[in-house]
Amino acid sequence: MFFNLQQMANPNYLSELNESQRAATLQVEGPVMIIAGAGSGKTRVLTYRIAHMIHLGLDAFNILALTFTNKAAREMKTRIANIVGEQESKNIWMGTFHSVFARILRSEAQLLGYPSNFTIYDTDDSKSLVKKIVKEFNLDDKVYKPNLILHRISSAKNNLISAANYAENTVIQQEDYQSKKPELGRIYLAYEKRCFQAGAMDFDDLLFKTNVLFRDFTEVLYRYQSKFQYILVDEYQDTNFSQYLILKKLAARFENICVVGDDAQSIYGFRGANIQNILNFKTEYPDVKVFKLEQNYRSTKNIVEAANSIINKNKDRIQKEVWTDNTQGDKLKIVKTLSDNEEGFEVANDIFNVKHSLQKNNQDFAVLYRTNSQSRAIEEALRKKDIAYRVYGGLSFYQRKEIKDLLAYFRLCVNPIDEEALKRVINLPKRGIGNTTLDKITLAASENQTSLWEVIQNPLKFGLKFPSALLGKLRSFHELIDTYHRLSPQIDAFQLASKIASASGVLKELYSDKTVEGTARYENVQELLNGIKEFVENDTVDSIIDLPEDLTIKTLDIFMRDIALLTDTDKNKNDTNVVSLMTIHAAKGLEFPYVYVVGMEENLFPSQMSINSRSDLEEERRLFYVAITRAEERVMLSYATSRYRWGTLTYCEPSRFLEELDPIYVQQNTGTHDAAKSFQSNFEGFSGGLNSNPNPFKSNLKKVDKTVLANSSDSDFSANAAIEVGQTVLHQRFGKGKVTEIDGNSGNKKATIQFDGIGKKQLLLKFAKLQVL
DNA sequence: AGTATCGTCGTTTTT
DNA sequence: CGACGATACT
Repeated sequence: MFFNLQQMANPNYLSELNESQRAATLQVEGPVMIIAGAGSGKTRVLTYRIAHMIHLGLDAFNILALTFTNKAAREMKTRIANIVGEQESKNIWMGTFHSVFARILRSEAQLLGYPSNFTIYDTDDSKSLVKKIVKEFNLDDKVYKPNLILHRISSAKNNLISAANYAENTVIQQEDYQSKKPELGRIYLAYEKRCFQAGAMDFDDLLFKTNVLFRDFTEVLYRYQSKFQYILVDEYQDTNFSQYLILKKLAARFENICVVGDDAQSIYGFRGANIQNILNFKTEYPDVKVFKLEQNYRSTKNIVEAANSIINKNKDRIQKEVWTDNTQGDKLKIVKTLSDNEEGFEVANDIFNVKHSLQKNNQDFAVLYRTNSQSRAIEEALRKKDIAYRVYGGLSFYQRKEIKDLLAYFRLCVNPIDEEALKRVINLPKRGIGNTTLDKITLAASENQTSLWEVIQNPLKFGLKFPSALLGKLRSFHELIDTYHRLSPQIDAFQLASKIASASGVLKELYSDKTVEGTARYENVQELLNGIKEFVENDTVDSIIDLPEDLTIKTLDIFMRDIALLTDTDKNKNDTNVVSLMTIHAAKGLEFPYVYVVGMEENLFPSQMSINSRSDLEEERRLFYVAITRAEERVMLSYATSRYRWGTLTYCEPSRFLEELDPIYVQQNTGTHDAAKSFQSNFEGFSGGLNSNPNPFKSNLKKVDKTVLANSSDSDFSANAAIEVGQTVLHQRFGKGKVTEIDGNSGNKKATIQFDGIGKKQLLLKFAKLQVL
């Protein structure tokens, strides 16, 4: 379009940036570090910077942009497409570290001895494999706990210590010996070998093997160095050593590397993220240009400054001063409750009140917590108030049993040597191939250094004397998988998936289960199949999965490539107007007008595991910083004095973080079951309650916040009681309207009003400021 | 081989 | 509390 060309010739987007944002955008060449405070327009800079590069005439094929989540990648891609057009933007390599390097590994897999359609083991697969190995080694699984072993292997991989290195390293041997786990090296070796034999990589392998690839095949490294002449990395503070080294190698030739991050928001240390990467970037590239984005466009002054008062308690940080031009806003409210259920009640109540008095949507609210298990009490309370919500994270769609079962079939058809997939489905639905049989097969496979699949193909060859009935069963299972395995390159993903679903008997079994859960499971499977259908039919422009350029038929193989890297958050859901419930980790990068942070208690937040080391505690504090800075308008922090944990009642102390907040930005409240109490009507709290509840913190209630008082002015309450259907009324925001309906009982009367030029609104008479005309 | 029941253990946070 | 594994029984 002509208009587009005009826009491209004269990019006006630069005028939408402030000075430091623009400077960072224009600095295209050389190493660049952008330290971006919370809400400072980081994504905007990244997007415009890439758009600008393309305007300058750089080839999109030479740009690599790495993000932290698939969602972030997708959003950025759309935004860039809006500026430079899709023709250009689609050629940019953009995605998470894991997805981008999985893609590269697939095309170079043969060099490492892997099939290009290798499976990606998720955490459950890895855990199950570790358990199996511990068992085979006859070790005590009380000592060799799968989670612990996995964590140990994971950190080894993230620090580029291979199984062989690990096993022969005397320092590590000492360490493991002292922690009474001398066999860890052997387990790691076995784990590594089994993954390889199953044609599988775990999450950490995707990065580890990329490093191996670049280390051992310099011509490959050279090729990708030449391709990715410009590299951009988002959320750099959350990268680990393995990722750091990949970047270092890739960027070595041109050194056009731009990292964006905020050391104050580094919250993935537990996963191996190394905050030193960002702290040391300057030393790494001495001629780096550093830009600081310090103006916050998201939150009120109270929120920004309260957050600053927290993060200033940390020692390890890059000096910067986040500030805002926004209004002062309301103080952060702290609410004390007696139990987790009451906490939920208070939160739901407050949401209800704000929603109706300020005419807000559900999607304006978020409830954030430290651990997923905390969502339950909140959910219950929201349900009682009839407030629509959605829990993010937790059990994702792809982690449900029925979905994993079917996916395991798909995995097996794509890659029959996938051991975890095979184990999962060989007796599902029941085929009379039980554990004893499987154990024998596993033993034979490991004795002969081959896959379970090989053994099943011809048990006799491996000396297994099974009764003929069993042989028949194995034979037909083998044939089932083999048929579809051979069919898989020829037909599209949906056709194949449907065939497998019915031929395997999975669909039938679920269909015959008429319980409520059974129907739900059946529907989930249908949803998965629909998703595959969509994948086949769509143009996949906005697909998360990058398709090979020379694609003629969308096979199941292609669909399965990145499925293990998808999380629930990446799935588009259509219920948009809902309150969001999620962990603080999951909330990173998001923003909401009203934010509730629940469970502000010692041993919960900060977590029990973190209070013994300064660096862990600092990470928790950064997490708290992230939580507060999600909010645009208001923050409510709550804690309970008792809560159920592991089914038993425990007593809790308020979190130290509450005390660390500078009291000028905070106001205390104790929870009561008073429906009128909310962000608006804080002032009720002043007259009541306080004396009876000794306050654990310095309170600063003398100053009365003007905004709060203004909002809670309720001079019109009595007038509203008289409102009737048919009357014409005036609302301060929506203007003139006609009352079409009234329902609810005296205290909670709700009026449906048709406003001129705005449409129908439902208002609670208790809160709406209406004037009868 | 499959199922029912009881005991165990654990909890951060996630690509 | 709830998931999972080991045990014992059909």
